[in-house]
Amino acid sequence: MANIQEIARLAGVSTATVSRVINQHPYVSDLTRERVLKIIGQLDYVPNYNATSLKKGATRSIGIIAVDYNSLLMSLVRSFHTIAQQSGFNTMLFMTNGECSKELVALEMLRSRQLDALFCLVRTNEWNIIESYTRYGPIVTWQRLTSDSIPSVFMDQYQGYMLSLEYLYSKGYRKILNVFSSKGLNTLERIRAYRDFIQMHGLKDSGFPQFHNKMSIYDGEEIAQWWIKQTDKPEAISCSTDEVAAGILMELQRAGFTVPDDVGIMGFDNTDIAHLLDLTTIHYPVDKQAENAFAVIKSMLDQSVPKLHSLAFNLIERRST
Amino acid sequence: MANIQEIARLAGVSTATVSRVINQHPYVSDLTRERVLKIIGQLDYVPNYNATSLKKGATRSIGIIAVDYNSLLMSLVRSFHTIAQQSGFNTMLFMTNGECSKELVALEMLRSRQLDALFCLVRTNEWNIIESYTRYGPIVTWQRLTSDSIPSVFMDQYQGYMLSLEYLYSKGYRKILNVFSSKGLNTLERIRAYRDFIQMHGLKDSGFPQFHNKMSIYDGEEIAQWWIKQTDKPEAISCSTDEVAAGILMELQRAGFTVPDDVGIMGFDNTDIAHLLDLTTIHYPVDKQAENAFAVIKSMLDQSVPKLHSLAFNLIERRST
DNA sequence: TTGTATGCGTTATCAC
DNA sequence: GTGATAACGCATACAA
Repeated sequence: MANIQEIARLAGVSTATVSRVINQHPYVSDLTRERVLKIIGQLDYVPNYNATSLKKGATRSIGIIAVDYNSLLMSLVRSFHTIAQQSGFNTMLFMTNGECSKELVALEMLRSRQLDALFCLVRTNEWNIIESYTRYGPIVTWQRLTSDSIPSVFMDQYQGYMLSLEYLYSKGYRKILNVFSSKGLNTLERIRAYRDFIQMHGLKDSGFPQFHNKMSIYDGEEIAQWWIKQTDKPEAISCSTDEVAAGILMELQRAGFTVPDDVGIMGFDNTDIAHLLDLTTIHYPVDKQAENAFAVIKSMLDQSVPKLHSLAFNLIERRST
Repeated sequence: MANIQEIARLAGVSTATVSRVINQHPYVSDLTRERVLKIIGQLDYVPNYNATSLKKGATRSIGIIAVDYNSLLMSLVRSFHTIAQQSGFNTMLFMTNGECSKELVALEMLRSRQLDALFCLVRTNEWNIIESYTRYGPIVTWQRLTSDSIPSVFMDQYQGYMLSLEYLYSKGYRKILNVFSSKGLNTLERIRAYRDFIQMHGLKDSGFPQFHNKMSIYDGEEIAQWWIKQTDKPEAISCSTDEVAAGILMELQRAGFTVPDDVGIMGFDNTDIAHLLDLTTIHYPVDKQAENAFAVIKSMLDQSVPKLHSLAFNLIERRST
């Protein structure tokens, strides 16, 4: 494979000049530039990126960490990739599948300078582990987290969940079942929203069990089975994700129930499946969150001040409520 | 950041010895090894991977190219990642979203030695473009392709589609509508399977229009609308993907029709959504395909002979037929 | 506007 | 067993 020296030799210039041409430096005469570019073209030469990275001390690539995929996360990934690309950064996606070791692969790549930064959508390892890697480069998360070494671009789920609950209330639902996802600060905020909600409207607590750690279609199916067995049934179910809502809806329909006549169902995230099944849900601007994440990383990389979007939730009314 | 020289200095040895320790070479006395490892630990030292890659002329990382995500592709990605990791290779995922430029990012990374090889699940650029990059490293695809520079781990869709059609026939369906996906060799094989199928059973061609390039939920919804309008309706619909089948099913149910009483629907791929909606579908071993892909790449990288799995289709009967 | 020389952090080939 | 030292391919400070 051709290298910069060969180009220099063939073009009858020094490697420094070739390098200048490649990096679009000023102060190269048009004539020599032409000549160098011609040889580069002829030899199909590309700079060895490993050498460049070594020399520059940066790779201009950013890792994105997720546990698994779903349409919401993929929108985030897509937006982040696009905005990063515009600033000349590549992204690489790490799907940890919930395995700590897979997440550590990404973390270690940051440590060994293969990555300049990390955007951690959903973590697997404990925060203190991840935090210990911030000394090797910027790490920004999408999850709710209060840390001074790991900035977060989360959106306050309290507001979003309250929006959902208030809407259900306005439609006349009173006995509401909450389905929460993984135990994190987001969930705590949603719980707080529910507490405030029943207090504000002078409702008494439903006495329904707490569903936690439910986020998949399969979880939804289980919850539907629970619902079917109850004598004192919830009038509406406010779900952690559209997937859970989808699972509930389909399982209930299979069992002969009708939505929203028998029970109202609210999704969350406004993903494709919510559209497919006509689920009322909560939309929020993940694209802006992705852009904010990149802005924060960029600013940490070149110690500037980030310019951020402000963010808001939105209710999408469909036919499940 | 600490480098190998600093470690050498502090341990009172040469960089060569440190390198030997790091790379687990034999012929290092236990005593010096201890001493070096201790300093490495103290300074939290990691080799700069860019330097290693530069020196070795390889990065031990492989790119995976996909257009978008769905559960089928993600199973492939997951399996490939896992098997690659076991051999000490990292993977990076490129979601092209159908944009040629995004795919070129991956291709160019191969060219500039950031990647040792590529696993192209679904291409975006023309094959001849992709083919021109094979001189920079192994490229293996999951799509059906006959090329001597790009090996493929596809499965013969003729068999799979025939399995679907024969099953429908056995259930008594005769007037079958085909929904095909993007115009590729896979689709051609499915078309061929259908031709052979009607001929084998002495059926006459349905005269239904050809649906091509249909692969999403939304496409399915459109097809459902078409179905509703027909007077001479297909008795069954054999779909290109589970997503299409899902779109059709839900749209028909919204319009008051019943599946499988009014029409039978077959999915393809056996993804999560097929489970969710109880779709009869065709399963096939993507995990084995991923392992084959890696085996081929590995063998091209160290010019050995790959050991491959043999592969077969499987029908999953559910309630949509 | 161009060239020389040096260093980025490793690995590997010698020699000892 | 261990240590010099020469690459790997590029970018840049300094000279000219």
